[in-house]
Amino acid sequence: MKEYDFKSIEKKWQDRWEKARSFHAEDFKGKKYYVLEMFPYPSGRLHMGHVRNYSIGDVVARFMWKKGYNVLHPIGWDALGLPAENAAIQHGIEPKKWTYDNIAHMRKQLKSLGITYDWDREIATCDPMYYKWNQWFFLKMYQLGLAYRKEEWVNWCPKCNTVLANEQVKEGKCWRCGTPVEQRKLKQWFLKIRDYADELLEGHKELEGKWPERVLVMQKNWIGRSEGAEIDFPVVGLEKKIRVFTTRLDTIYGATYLVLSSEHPFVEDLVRGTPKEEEILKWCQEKIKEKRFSREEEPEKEGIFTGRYAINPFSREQIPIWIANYVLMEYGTGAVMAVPAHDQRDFEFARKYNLPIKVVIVPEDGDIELPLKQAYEEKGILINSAGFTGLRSEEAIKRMIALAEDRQFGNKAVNYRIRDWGISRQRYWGTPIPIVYCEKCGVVPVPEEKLPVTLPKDVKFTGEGNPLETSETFVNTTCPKCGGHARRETDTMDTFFDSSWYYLRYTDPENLSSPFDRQKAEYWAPPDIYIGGVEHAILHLIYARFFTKFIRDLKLIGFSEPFPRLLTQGMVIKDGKKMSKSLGNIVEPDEMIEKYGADAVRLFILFAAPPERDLDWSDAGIEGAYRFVKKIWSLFQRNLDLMQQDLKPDLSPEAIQIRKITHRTIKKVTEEIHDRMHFNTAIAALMEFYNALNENEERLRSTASGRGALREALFAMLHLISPFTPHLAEEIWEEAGKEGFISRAPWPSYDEKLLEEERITVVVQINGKVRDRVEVGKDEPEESIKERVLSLERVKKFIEGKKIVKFIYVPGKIVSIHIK
RNA sequence: GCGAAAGUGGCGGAAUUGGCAGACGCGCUGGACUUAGGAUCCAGUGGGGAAACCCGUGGGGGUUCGAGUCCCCCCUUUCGCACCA
Repeated sequence: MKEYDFKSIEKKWQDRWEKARSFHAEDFKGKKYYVLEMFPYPSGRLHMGHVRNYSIGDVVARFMWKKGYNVLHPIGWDALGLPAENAAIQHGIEPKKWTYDNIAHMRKQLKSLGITYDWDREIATCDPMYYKWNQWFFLKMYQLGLAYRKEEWVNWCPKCNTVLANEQVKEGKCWRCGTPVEQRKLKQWFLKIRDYADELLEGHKELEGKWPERVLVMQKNWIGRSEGAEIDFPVVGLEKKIRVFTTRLDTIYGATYLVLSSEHPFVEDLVRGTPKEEEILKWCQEKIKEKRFSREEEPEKEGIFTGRYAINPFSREQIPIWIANYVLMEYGTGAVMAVPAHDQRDFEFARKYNLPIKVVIVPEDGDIELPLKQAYEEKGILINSAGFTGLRSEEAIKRMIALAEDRQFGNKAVNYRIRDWGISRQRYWGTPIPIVYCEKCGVVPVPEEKLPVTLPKDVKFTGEGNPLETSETFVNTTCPKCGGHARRETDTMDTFFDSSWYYLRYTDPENLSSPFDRQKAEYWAPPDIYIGGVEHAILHLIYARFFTKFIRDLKLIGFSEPFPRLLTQGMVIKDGKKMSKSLGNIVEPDEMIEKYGADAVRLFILFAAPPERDLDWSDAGIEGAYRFVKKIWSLFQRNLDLMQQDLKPDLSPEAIQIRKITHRTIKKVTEEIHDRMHFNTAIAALMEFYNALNENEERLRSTASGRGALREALFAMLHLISPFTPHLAEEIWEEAGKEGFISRAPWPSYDEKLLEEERITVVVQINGKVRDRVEVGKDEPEESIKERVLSLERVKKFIEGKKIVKFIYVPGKIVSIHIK
């Protein structure tokens, strides 16, 4: 019997697949299926998370190929980004070389796993032919006013020496290196993702049930839409109004003071010429500094009275204007009406500074306890609110907005938490922003025909400042408009720009005249399934959704959602902890493949947990998977003779039992892969199938009918297991004398007739406890079953002397007797 | 604090629509083969009990002939957001 020599088998079939271009996706050829996994950053080597991600995708791709689909399963490299540049600073290696070396190694690793990529469509975002189209999209955005430049407080990571988008700050720290983020005021390029905020929310409806609930919730919270009203408060003694945003206009009669953010541009005008001008401005400067540079989570609420008063447009009351550190400039209007009785923050502040607390809302049922111990934030019935007293909150808000709009001191308004996407990065290894600054003409976009603006080679990586600024040839240029001297923009794009549309480039990766061809894109895209880590829930996935809508508005595609179905895989952990260098618990894919082979590694990683759950890597577990692979191998080896013969399965008694198992397994595995993507249970079903074959092997081989049934079972097993252990399957396929690749041979179908059972064992429960079981006919009437059940010895024993209250028969499932 | 998800043997996990809890695998125990076993094969394996049986899906209550699954309350863990007016 031939040994299971996975090393030579795996190499052999990887070479053959490559040579035959077995998984090449051809445009416009029949019904398509596009399976996409998040492309990797070429950090140098694959980690187990990658192995898991790509194994999951590969099972789907292989399954769909066998189901007769024209499958697009591409791979590429998210190849721009900081680590390449840091390597240049630390080791003097050119970012390009570092990146391409890493890609070469990781490509080899992916091939050693036997993943079915269409290597003809491989892309790398650092290729000027790729990032050219980043620049092209940027110019389109610029033309449409979606890309703009402004000076703004931005998140600055002192370690990465660059700006971060809000989405890239996690708990006040850099998403990449964990360094606490500082704030800097810089002139930056922004994309108007806010213009799409409503549509991004609206689009969730389409994704419900197809994306994990929590990803949708996270995005929804991130966008943070809230409906309310904006109201003007005139300032006493000044021709000025302060505009506030509130979601609780119904509480306006309880507004006892007004608060501005210390960064509010109106502060200066407000205090000009007042005795405390200097003191207040100084105080504000201090607070801004604290806020921008301190790492404290939530500072104590502090405020200062401006000496000015505003008029509540509803009550006509004069209320003091304060400045406080708990009001954010970046949300709403940067000013709020404070209602201490009904807002906990205002309540705390009012208590601290002895400001009046006025109750204007009471619960619909019952009273409110006075004095308040905390703010009553629920909705309810209005009191002390002039003509609005007695109304419920919802109704009051409606009427108050109507009044404000009528009298023109306010209007209905919607606010979003999401900020525009800042894409400028002060680093080298990114897509140059195609803009020049001309002394005469100002900001001038690089004309389309001059793209790409490529990264220069004459740069110095010192670790200080943006390396691009050290390139004379890059920085100095001529103005496309006037031909005079101009300087290039040296900021590069956030790399999330690159990954926002890469899934479209795969559909037409070599296009020189446009980012992609519309026909091709619409044939393939959007991907039917997108698989990746949940860590991109609000980064990549929200940017890509925004881009897709923008690209649709450019009329380059007709759909609005990039990823109609999303599978977020869990992390691969070890001993309950994330694998990390510092914990020393990293499992290297290469070592595992070397020791157990790619087939066993794939099998284990898919078997150990369903995809969306975290997976605990277990050395004993991989041993078990390896053992199973060897057992399967040996089962096939023992029965190769049958597989080589031309035997037909029949319906004789010797054949039928195993044939039923075969067909049930086909059904089960098909459904687990296709409907649920629960590969662990698919593999469990295959193990059970193996156990059944192994147990009955001898008996089956002893009769002609048995041999026919066993042969059918073996081929079914081979097909069913081929997406998981493709190399082994190919090898046996060939040894069985079959032509071509099993990877491209049709998936087996099951015979409904063989799934039916004539006799079914049902459980007999008495008062909810299993007491016996009984074999019933498929269509046996309840009366007949009742009679038989009640005459069973064990049943008689339990019901003796008791009264049968209820007798329930659920056909094919259970008999339930209730006695008293 | 707010939001979401999860909690099942020694472990990873099954149980898809309310119908035999613990499939499958790991580990463990015993046995066979063996000079040897960390290879392979066979048997057993939720807890208690000699057995009949009883108890068991984080805890407590409820609905139901029947609940891991549905409803209410609570606990724990993980994740996300966190002065968002």
